[in-house]
Amino acid sequence: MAGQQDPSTQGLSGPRLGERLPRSFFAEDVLDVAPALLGCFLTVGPVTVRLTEVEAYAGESDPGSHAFRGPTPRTQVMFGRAGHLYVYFTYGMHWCANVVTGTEGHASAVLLRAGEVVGGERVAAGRRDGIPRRDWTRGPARLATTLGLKGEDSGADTCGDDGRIAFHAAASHVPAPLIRTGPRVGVSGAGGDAEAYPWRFWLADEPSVSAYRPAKPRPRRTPS
DNA sequence: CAGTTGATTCGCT
DNA sequence: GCGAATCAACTGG
Repeated sequence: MAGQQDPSTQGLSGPRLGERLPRSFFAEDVLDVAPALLGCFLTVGPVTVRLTEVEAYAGESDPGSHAFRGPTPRTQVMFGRAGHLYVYFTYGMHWCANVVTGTEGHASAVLLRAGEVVGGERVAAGRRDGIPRRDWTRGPARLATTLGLKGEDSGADTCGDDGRIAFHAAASHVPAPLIRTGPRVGVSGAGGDAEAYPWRFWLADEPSVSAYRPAKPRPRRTPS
């Protein structure tokens, strides 16, 4: 009873507020790591964001994951050590960033979907010239762009000594009721169980996260 | 405000 | 060759 029990540390031996996230933080189950990353900070060079939306990808057994069909040159980093970045290129023009979680060989990762710029605003603004601040980091590709992440950063160790890329724990405790969950976004044919489980996590009442709207196909009127 | 559509390169089959 | 863990512009209300 001497030790004050912090409810936020159930299941994860959490780092203290504001401390750098060690590799052990990422070496847990992806469904534990993903929500625990909300409110945490990611620094890449001069820019720092506070994470407000993430998505879990559960390795080789997850049909929605790039790792589903086994390791390839592109996805190899996912099969490696936790704490490294997996950055991929998509739709012919966008980069998106993940952080690898779990045990080596399991290939699970957390997609970083949205955040809020809290440092290096000058540099961020230069990268997102003419775009409303709210859209700087809303969506995985926008987030990666604002942070300056590209393919060359895939494989970077966020727990390394370099320190150019690093995660830090939230500045204050994130109340569990603020953590919302829902289906993943944009995962086509997400495959059976993956659709049944909410593997997307975000912070309620964050302007950087658009409210989840279930896709409602409107009866399209046929002109003919 | 919200729904639709074109853009454009890479990775894998 | 096809489809993609998306975005920004444009449409109509």
